Amino acid sequence: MMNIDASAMRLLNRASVLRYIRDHKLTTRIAISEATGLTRATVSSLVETLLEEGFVDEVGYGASSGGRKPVMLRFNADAAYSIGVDVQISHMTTVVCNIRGDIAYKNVRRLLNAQTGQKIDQLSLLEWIQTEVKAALAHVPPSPHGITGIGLAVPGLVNFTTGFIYHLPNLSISNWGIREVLQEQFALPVYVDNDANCGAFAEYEKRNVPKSSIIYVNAGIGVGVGLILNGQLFRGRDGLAGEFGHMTIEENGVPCSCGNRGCFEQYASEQSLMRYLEELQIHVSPSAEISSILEQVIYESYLGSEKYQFAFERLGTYLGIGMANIANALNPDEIVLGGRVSMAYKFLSERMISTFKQRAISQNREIPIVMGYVNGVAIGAAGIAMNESLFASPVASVG
Amino acid sequence: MMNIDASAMRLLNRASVLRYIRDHKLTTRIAISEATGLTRATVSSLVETLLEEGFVDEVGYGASSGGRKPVMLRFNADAAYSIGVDVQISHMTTVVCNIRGDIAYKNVRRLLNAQTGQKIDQLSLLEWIQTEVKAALAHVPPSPHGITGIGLAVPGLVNFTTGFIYHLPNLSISNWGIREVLQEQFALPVYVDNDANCGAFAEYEKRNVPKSSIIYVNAGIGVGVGLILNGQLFRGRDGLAGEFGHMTIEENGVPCSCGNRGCFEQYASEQSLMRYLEELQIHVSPSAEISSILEQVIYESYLGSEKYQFAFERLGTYLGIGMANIANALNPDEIVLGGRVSMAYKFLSERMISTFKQRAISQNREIPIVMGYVNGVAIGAAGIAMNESLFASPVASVG
DNA sequence: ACACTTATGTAAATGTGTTAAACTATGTAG
DNA sequence: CTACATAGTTTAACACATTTACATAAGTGT
Repeated sequence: MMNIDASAMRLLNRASVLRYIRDHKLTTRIAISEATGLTRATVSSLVETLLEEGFVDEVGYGASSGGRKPVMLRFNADAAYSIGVDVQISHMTTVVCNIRGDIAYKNVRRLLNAQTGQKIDQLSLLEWIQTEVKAALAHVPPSPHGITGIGLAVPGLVNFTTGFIYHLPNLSISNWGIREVLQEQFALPVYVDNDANCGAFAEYEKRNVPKSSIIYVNAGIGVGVGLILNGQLFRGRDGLAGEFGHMTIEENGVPCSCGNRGCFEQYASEQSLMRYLEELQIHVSPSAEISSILEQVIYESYLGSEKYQFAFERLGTYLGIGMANIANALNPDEIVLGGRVSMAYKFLSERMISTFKQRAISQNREIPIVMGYVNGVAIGAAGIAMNESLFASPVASVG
Repeated sequence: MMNIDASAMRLLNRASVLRYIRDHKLTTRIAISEATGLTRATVSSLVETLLEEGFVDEVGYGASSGGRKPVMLRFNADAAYSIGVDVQISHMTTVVCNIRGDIAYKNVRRLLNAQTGQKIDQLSLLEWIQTEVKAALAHVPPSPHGITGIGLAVPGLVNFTTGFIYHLPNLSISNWGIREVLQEQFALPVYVDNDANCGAFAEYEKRNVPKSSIIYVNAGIGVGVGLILNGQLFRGRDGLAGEFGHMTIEENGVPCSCGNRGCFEQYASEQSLMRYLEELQIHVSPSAEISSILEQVIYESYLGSEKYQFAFERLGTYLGIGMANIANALNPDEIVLGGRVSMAYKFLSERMISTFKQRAISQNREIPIVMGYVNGVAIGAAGIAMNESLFASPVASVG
């Protein structure tokens, strides 16, 4: 509950103007004034500030409608960059993004030893993150504001405010204060968040519908969900919101590692795909590690193998059930399927959507279900860092 | 995306100060200044305004800690009143509340004909609402601001912004623009909202933890859920959020009127209690209408009848499953059980809470589950009207 | 008594958006 | 080509709110 003074007021109005320019390819001071309700004088003043800051460019004149030609204004998406790192079990993706989330540099590195199936340990992971960030920093294009921050997406439980990692189940890492280490080394603000949250943020930014609610279903080894509600990431009491993966969808169903039975995650994850394959008595090479079996099954499905496709249809059915539950619960504007499982979108989407329409209450049946952007999680991590550094409101609870 | 000018700024800071005073029994200008970050001069100025408006009183001097005695300030909860109407199938409750939600007047009227089981029709309902509101208006105590608005809680689908009722399934009412009628007749702002939302709002206001997240599970004939997320009612795309009642908890479970199978509502509502009684071969008088069977079973349970208690235990089990799902989904600060079913709290809470602890992921197991306040829905309806009329932010998205 | 501390009020300075008018650039009509 | 109308931009006076600095009030401790 912070107070507002004159400078906070100007920052808020400046943000209003900047948002408007960002959301319109080309615009004029007059248009901004009409849209925001600010007077033309104020808009001129704020635009001047933004021009000086480099966030906005004047790009020639527009067509006249019977008078002086307007000066066209354009958002300079390249005024600043941020780095996003998406750490997964099998690999990590590092990107450099501009303000709009366009990728200027990208690198993917494998973390899992494909032969031995050996996972990376905590120290080696830190070293790889440091190496990758260094490489990314070397590829940041010159810009007025340079690099504003580093966002780190991890598959597990994090306290976003403190940047402390509680637990990454699939990496066997717990209680890790990685933020301080990176922050000190790179002298940049570092933000650590759950991967599903990052994915959700990226989708929200791309769609760019103010105050909308977007659900990002990150289906991989497990299922995590990122929630954008009324245009804001909802993290819950302990930053734990979105654990829809442990929602019971079958009272006496398959036992789950969380102690419960019939969790969504046991029916709609990469792990559950393995179970379906077993149940269908489909043999998969036991030497290959989990993450590549999915890709193998996708490959087989592309070749037209019906029995593999059948496994994906089961997965799609359960994704549909879970998404219907989520839609009924939150009545969002859109649901996005992300994570490794979304690679099989082609083979599971039909069943997923038909089940969704069958299970959701009638008013929710038309909520669009789409596939997530490639590299969404890494882009979102960069976006969160950008957002916190550049657009974070001076006033708590002011969007 | 509205702009902020000087007067909006003052309103926001005024709201900050008022909230602080409201949330502390007795306080001083200095304490407000330190808590809000506003300078002492500004606080003095804002407090003066609030004194003039009657929202705050000076009540003598506090103890000195080595200097001038501070003037003690107290929130005047009786500076304004609002009316709340809770329309249920069987009865309606009308209350007059002060700003804090204390009841100054209350009246309950039966709507359902106990003999015939005949439900009330739309026109009669309107007439009753008008009669009840008139009676309430006559009982409003004198105050600086008088009556600020009327809140109407209904069991069904509403567009809060327009006040248009889409559908009240258990009253067989659809597409009803009741807001305009009442607004014109009483020349007061009228707000129409879903009953679960009103219940959630009342619980949030009573607990009064800023930015907290509270889930109100309204279990009656059906199950509706009201969501307070980060201190704000979350309504979703179409005002439909909170339909956890139609969350699948059993893939091939009991068919539901929504077209789905295994909906939560089919296992944790008053209706499902009837089914449990049947399954347990417990005979209940077929002439009595639904709403009184619940009360009858509660009565029998109080007498110590184990078989009736067993039915409640089943209900409790499923409430626990559903609440675990909700807790995992949203990681709230608290879960509240409201609605008619909560009358049986004594008989179902133990099983409900143990099931919850068993099903929720470990970090969510300690989330408190409590029983809702009596008359919570009506108080919440009044509270929403009060809030919209007095505290609604001049700037979109500012809490 | 005196110095110090705490609480509150007052007046000038500063910063912001608004309003209204002046200014600039451009197009259209005669 | 000139006069006029239109659209966009800038400037100056003004209103409002917060801050800063100082003054005042009223207690405590030595």
